[in-house]
Amino acid sequence: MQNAEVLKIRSFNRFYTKTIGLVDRYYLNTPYTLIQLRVLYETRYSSDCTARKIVKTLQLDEGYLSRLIDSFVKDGLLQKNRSEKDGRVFYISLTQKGQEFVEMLDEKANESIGKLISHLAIDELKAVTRAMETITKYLSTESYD
Amino acid sequence: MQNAEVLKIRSFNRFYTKTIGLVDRYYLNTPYTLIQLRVLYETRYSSDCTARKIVKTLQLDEGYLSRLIDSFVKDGLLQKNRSEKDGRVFYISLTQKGQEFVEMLDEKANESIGKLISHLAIDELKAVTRAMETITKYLSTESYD
DNA sequence: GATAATTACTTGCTTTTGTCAAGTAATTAT
DNA sequence: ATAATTACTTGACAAAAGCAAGTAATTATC
Repeated sequence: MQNAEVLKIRSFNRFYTKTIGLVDRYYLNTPYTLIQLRVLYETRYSSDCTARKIVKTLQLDEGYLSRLIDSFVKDGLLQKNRSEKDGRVFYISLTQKGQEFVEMLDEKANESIGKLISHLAIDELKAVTRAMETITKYLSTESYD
Repeated sequence: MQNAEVLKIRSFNRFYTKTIGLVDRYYLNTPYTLIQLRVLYETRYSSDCTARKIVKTLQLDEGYLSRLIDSFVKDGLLQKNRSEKDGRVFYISLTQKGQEFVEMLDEKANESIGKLISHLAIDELKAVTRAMETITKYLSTESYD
């Protein structure tokens, strides 16, 4: 299975993770780790986010997550609301401050990507996004694990 | 700087890191972390690999690396050879066992990519690698930091 | 409708991972 | 010869992550 195409793809993987790594490192200039930020992002769009859900999607230890959430609560970025229907469950959501923080990160990420493509002409940029669409189309696995 | 193209690229980043993450997690089914494996890979092609070099390229703490290397030596995957010209320097290289381990990993990574593209027709595969070439060409930064 | 099993989350304890700074030995500069 | 630098090591420590027991609420079972 070691043909030239496989090697090309692996080479691209190395290139791209390195390139994105630069972007990440840049905008990750926060007091939080990548995992901590992912926890925040998980709460972003789902209004009914719970620890259980995050544990499943992010595959974290639940004890560890429990403490992560508490520290975000302490920092004023997250809030916990006990469910009225099920007293075991806490709904986790961003506070106003948390919202603003996430938006700021988002802005930084956009800027970072903007920088990466700033030297490109319009048609070159279009070629890049078209190439990305091609890759997405053909490499989409739709539920792998 | 928040135009549609930037958002498309960020969407692709999420997709691709997730896709590659699957691959990585799969073939990383080893007792080692990603960083530890990178240390091994660093020694792979350069016969004159030293701790200093790895510290620079991988940006690790030198004390940490020193211990990582020692644990690999203990596991029989790496060996240290004191330089005859400069007694401070140790050349680090893969043992026979280390070679075999790295080759095994490589094989697994190839298989994993092979699986990912197994459902593609030849011209689809070509389209993917062409798309990757396009992205590489336009997003190459050549020393960013 | 009391008891057992399960679920959601928490807490204590431990290991792993990573950092900082001081320490040693070899080399180079003055 | 002495000082400064370099390559690596070691000890002490902090942060991140994992394991397992524990609590409270809910659901299942007889």
